[in-house]
Amino acid sequence: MQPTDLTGLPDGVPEHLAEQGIEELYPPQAEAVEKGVTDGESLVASVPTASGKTLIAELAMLAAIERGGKALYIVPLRALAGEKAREFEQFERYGLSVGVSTGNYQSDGERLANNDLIVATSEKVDSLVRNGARWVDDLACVVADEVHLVDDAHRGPTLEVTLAKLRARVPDLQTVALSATVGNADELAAWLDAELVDSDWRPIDLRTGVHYGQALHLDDGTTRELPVERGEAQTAAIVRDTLQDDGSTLVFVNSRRNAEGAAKRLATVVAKELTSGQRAELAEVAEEIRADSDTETAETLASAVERGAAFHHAGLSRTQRELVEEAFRDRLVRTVCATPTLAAGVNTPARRVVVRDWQRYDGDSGGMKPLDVLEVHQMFGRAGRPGLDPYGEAVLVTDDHDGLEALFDRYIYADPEPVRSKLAAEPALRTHVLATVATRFATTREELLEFLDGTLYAEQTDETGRLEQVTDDVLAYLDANEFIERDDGLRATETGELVSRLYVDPMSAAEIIHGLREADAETTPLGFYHLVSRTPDMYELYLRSGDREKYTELLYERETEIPGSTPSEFSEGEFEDWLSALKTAALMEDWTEELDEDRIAERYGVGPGDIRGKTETAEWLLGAAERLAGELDLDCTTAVRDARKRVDYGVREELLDLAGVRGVGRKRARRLYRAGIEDRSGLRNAEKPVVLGALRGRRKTAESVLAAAGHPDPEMDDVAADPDAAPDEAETTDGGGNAGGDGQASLGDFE
DNA sequence: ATGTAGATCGTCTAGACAGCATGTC
DNA sequence: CTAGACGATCTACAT
Repeated sequence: MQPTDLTGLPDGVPEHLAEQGIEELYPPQAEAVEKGVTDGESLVASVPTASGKTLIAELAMLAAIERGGKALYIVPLRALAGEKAREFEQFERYGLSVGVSTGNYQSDGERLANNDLIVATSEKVDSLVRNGARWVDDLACVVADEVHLVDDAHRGPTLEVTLAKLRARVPDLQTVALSATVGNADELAAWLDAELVDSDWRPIDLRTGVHYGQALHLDDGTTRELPVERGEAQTAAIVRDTLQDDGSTLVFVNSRRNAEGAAKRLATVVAKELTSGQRAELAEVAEEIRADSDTETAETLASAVERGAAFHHAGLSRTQRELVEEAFRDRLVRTVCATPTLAAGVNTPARRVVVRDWQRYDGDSGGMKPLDVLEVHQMFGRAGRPGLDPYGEAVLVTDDHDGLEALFDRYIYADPEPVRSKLAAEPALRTHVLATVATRFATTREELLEFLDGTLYAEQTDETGRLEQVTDDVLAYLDANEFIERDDGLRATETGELVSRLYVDPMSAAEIIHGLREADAETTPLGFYHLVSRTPDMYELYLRSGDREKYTELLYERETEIPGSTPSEFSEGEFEDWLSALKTAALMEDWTEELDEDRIAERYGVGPGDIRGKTETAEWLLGAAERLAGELDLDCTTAVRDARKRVDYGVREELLDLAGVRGVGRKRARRLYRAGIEDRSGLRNAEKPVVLGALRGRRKTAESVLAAAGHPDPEMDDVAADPDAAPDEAETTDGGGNAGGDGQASLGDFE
């Protein structure tokens, strides 16, 4: 089948596709068309990565738009939302518009309601529905990318419930679910009343195997020599071998430390093969990495990159991750050692993939747990760049003979696990039951159960009554916390409705409300940071050895600043969680005391990416706390707002006003303040030489800052910097604050 | 006394969504 | 119910 055979698409699209070099549809794509994706037919496509899933989705969405409806594309990651939207924008010339909506990014220009094609994360879609987005009723087609993620215990239920809700709300909604190859694609299709395309077809050949001894044992039964030199790791030998064939290698490992360690060692292998031109280009990338952050993580990464290797994990900042991905795609960095961040994220294929570690620590099961077949296959799928490599090769590694056969059985010849719904767990149902009631989607227990009957869980379970039981437990919980009322039917209280719209876990909301009610004149920002940090929506910081004593001491020192009562030291788990939350709160306090990033990273043993992640979450939760405090008319509303703003800007109290000026962050605000400019109006009326001096003579910066502050004449030409206003760098290194510092600053700060 | 291979012990462990209103150095 | 890699420190023994 050729693109020009396609019907039902906007004018010009078939020709456009042909011009893009698509002569013939891939077999799974042709099958999808035959089964009716362009006629509004629902479809589950279970096919390997990089075998043309995106085009199937595009055909479905374009046809739906041509029929006069809207299309929604649901992605699992924010980073993918932008990437997909850029891809879809190629069709804007055929008269349709593309919009993006994620938690941190809302498409500008026309509101979402005016876009024909919307890309969003599953949580954002859920949130939009909760907040009453009208355009949902105009949908003709939803696409769920990576639908096998409904198996994920944490985020899977959201995708599952969102799909069920959209389908229940919009009659005859076309549902296109794209999945990796899984064990039970037929069940997914049955759930979504969809046709099924289940295929192993790949555009380029993928060879898989295991490296053992001096050879690569491949899945087709052949063996290829791949010698390991004395004192050399197997992975190093594989990287060296790939390099001789001018290819790149992606190495998956099970911890951040291993990723960094492996990158360091492999760098010596890659460095031997570099030309001086490549060295120079790599040095530039390394410089950008150092410029982005001066943490130890950044330095380790930069020095590996200089030698053509890199690591990739969630401790890296957004910029660092992108630099690594880009340098790898440009074949500058020839090997990347990564944790699973890279397997699920943006498109970064390599000639060879090595899955070095096939087990990972899992606290719940108390030891190392083998990775799922599906997960390993997803990593394998990163091997081979379509149109660039003749083939891809993905290998596991073992050093004992029994392991060779065991790995073949476990991962090479094995089928992926079936996808199982994780909906019937309290944490998942808490939030979705509340939302369903709050939006009046269900007004009785019966309607609620009827709705839940449309989920994958109901499709899969044999255990009658389980979902009903958990639902009743959840309803009782929500009732006890006054989020819903159960007189005649179900109804959300005003608080309950707000909680649903704020998108926080009801249990977090309950904890926050409880804490806010106990807040008094002694409560400090640290106390509010602790309150949101002990919520289930905050991912806990790991307590390392020595931390237990350290934070126990800190806790008793500052106990009165924290709202709520400290759990008994003898109730092991709870006390531990309390300390862990205190560690997070202390990090937040250091951040708001303007401690430098590298000091924070060192003190808490985290990377720049973690600091960002923590402050982002805290800011979000403090925002929710602020709204809840307002709703309940509590005295601490202003104090919470200040705490939130301080986390947002990363500044002490006296800089809040200045840091609110566009173009002024924590660093610039502090410099201006030191030069005697204390707030926005001070900036507006400031002497230009002083401002210029404080901003280290950066004319452009000074002009835009003055303009943002509302200065009548921001022009900086012919202004000389006032040397007295220039910051003394020696003083800027450390904000002087620490966990035991002057947290008393806002004591008694209530209205 | 000094050097060093090898045993022993202790430490530590993947990822990332959301409200709201606008922009870091 | 369950682990294992890595690095720091210690020990034993040769020189």
